[in-house]
Amino acid sequence: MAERKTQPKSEPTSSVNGAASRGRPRSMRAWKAVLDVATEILERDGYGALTVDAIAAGAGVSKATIYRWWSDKADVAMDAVLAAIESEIPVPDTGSLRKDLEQQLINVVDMLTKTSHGPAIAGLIAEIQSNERVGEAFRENFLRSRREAAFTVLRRGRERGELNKGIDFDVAVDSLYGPVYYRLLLGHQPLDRKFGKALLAQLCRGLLVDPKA
Amino acid sequence: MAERKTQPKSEPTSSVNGAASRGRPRSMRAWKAVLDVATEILERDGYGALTVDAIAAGAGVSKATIYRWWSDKADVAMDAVLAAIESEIPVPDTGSLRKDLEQQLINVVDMLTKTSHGPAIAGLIAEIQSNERVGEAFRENFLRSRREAAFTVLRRGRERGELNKGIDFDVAVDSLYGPVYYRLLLGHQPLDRKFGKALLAQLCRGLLVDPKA
Amino acid sequence: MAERKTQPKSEPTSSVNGAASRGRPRSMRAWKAVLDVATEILERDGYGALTVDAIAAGAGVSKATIYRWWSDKADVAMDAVLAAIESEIPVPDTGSLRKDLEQQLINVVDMLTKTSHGPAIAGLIAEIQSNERVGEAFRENFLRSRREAAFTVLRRGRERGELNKGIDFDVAVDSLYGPVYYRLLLGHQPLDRKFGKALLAQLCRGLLVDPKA
Amino acid sequence: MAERKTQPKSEPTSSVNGAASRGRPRSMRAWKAVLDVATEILERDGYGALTVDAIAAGAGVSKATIYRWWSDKADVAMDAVLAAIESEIPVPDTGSLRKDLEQQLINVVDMLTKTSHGPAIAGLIAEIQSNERVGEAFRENFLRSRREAAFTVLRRGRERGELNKGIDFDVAVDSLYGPVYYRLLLGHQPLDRKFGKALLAQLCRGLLVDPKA
DNA sequence: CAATAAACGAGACGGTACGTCCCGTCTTCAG
DNA sequence: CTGAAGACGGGACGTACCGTCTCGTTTATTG
Repeated sequence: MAERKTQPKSEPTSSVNGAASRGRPRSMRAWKAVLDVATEILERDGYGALTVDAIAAGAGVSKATIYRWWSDKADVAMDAVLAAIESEIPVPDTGSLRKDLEQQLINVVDMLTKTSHGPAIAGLIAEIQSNERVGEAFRENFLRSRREAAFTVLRRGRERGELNKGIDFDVAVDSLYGPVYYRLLLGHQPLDRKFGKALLAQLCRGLLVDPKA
Repeated sequence: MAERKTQPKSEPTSSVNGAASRGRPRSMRAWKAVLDVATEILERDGYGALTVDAIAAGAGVSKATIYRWWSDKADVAMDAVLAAIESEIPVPDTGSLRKDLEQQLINVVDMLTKTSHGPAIAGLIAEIQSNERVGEAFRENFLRSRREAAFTVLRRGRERGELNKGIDFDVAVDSLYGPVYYRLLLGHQPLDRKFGKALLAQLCRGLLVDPKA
Repeated sequence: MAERKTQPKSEPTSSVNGAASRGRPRSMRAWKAVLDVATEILERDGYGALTVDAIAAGAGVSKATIYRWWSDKADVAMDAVLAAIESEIPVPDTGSLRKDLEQQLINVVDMLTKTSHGPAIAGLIAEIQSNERVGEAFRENFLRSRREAAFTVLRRGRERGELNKGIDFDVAVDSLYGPVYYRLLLGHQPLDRKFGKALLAQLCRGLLVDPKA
Repeated sequence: MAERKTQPKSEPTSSVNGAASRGRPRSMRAWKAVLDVATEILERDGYGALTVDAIAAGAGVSKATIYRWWSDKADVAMDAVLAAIESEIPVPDTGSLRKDLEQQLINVVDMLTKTSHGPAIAGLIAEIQSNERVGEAFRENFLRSRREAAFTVLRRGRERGELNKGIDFDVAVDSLYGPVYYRLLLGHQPLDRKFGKALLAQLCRGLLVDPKA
């Protein structure tokens, strides 16, 4: 995504957008081939091996075409990742806040470890550090929807009275996801379901003994 | 650090290591100049602008000299960051676990935001994603001591009976630091003392209402 | 010109050619606009800056239209130059071969220096070196008429007995025009009327002292 | 040549130039390989097919190295041509101006047609039209010495009283070489020894009948 | 006090990828 | 059927860094 130069969202063909749609329409083949090849390279060789020339060659597409629609290789990588993670994020609704959060945490952990998206996403986050545009796009197109899903879960929990008072949702979500990405990026400890569950248990219960007890 | 090729640790002077040490000794001037310039570039222009050529030119040092002592530009950056963060990490000991943890969290947040090390460290973490050696070094030379300090604090708290039972220290430390680095790297929400305190409050108390209450 | 793909010659209107002429007729506006813009770019920025995209954009014409009627940017340039040099080449006829030749030489020099066609023509000649089709067209549409005019002048002179015996007209014409284009293309010495006159004087009289005198 | 960035002339190694000669010395292998490959491409495929990438690939040299020493592909081509035409230009000295000039003209014609340098030189002259730097270099490194040789011949002839009075050497040289390059570049008539001889005959004798006779 | 040997500055080297530019072709829709 | 719009594959351009190398030049220790 990130600064699509002409099209506002994903679909390349559109046609039926209000405007006139003059000139040769964007090639769906090229669009798909680019993302496919990018995804393949990301999964096979990692973000570091992703090259605009390689994408172009592999997709049978000219570099000019890539740069016409994406500003960066990071921009392509973002679209590739987003397309690969089919964007359906099921918001769990088991009736129990605890269970909903656990499910969500497991979903994230699984996506980052059981699929091959983990390194790609880590690569994108790395890119953010030297390319603010990528940060913008990542937050907008990837993070936001995930956070909103978490917000929904928390909101439901609060309405059922399961949540402690005075919890800041932003802080809560960061304390759920933060440690997961911390392990993804730093690699100092394994990232797996066991960790997700232990983390959740601890977050729910709190670290300290209740002073009133 | 990371795989110093000849020298075991930081100091460049050597001389009095067991072996003979013939030939011209390592230049302290060059060593210092490299790290100074690297630090300066990191602080002024960020990790993306850090270039071995730029360091060499700025330090009046040849590239060969840099590569003789550091394996990578990431390696230089690491040493620069470590040298800049004076490695003394005071382990707080107020007698209260809660206060110790808060102090530690504030120390980290301040280091990442009040000094100019934040972007440099973020850049290093980015580098890890495509350079495993950097990861090794980062965990070894930077992370470990911080985590051990946190372990010490937690241990003292447990001995005083302030800590809930069954807390996994690794998970606990990740839940303290993870969210901080998450905000540093993603930039979706501000990273400041206020966040540190809110985070700590939430971690101590837990998210959910006590089922037994 | 050069290989007009559909139209035999310059005029774009067609319509009244024998055939039926179905569909939308060729746009005179487009035809004129292309040549005007090409001429303008050639005169303002030189041959190197001439770009099919620039012509299309400047003329409000599509590239496809340009390529439908011209084979090349060189082809466009040629037409532009030919159109700009109004093709009437007056053949001087003063009654004196010497004066006729001088007038002709001055005409060429003026056209190449006093107007802005010099660089455009130099650019075309440059193009010939890597594009034989341009050479063909240049000789056919530009050179030939000029040479024939010179032939006419020489023929008249010969009939009046002013010309030495055994003069090869082709060689003679090359010795008149060659040095002029040599200076145009190489730029080692100024190209001006003074040069034209000196050249002519020398050619008429010969370099060497008459052995019989 | 054209703007050699460090070395004033051809030889890359030098070593014994007055200055210090610090750093790794220029690679003679690279220097030679570049010019050899460039010459080969020029002779085999012509100037239009000359590509910096192709030279780099063929010579086993990086593009950076080429651009370090030559500003342009035109610059490389120039050096290649100059190196190929071993710069020894024998100045004929037969005792007869007429014969000397004829020899010189034949030398030029042969060089342009019997060897494969003709197209390369034509390509360079084409390049001049859009690259003034090339013009400068061409005049300086190629033209000048040739013209000076012709001047020498003319000067000797004048001293022997073979030359008409009032001959401008610059004009005379242009009238000798101009027509040759005219045919080389325009291709409207064959360029061969026969033409050279006919041209010289005509130049020596003059076009017009002697009015005094 | 010479010989030796390592480290130094300078900077050229082979590579790889970048992002831009232009070419000539194509594909759509409007007149 | 022409024309404007403009996307497309192709391919060269010139730049920027990387990490390695080859010099001549210090600067110690050793014999």
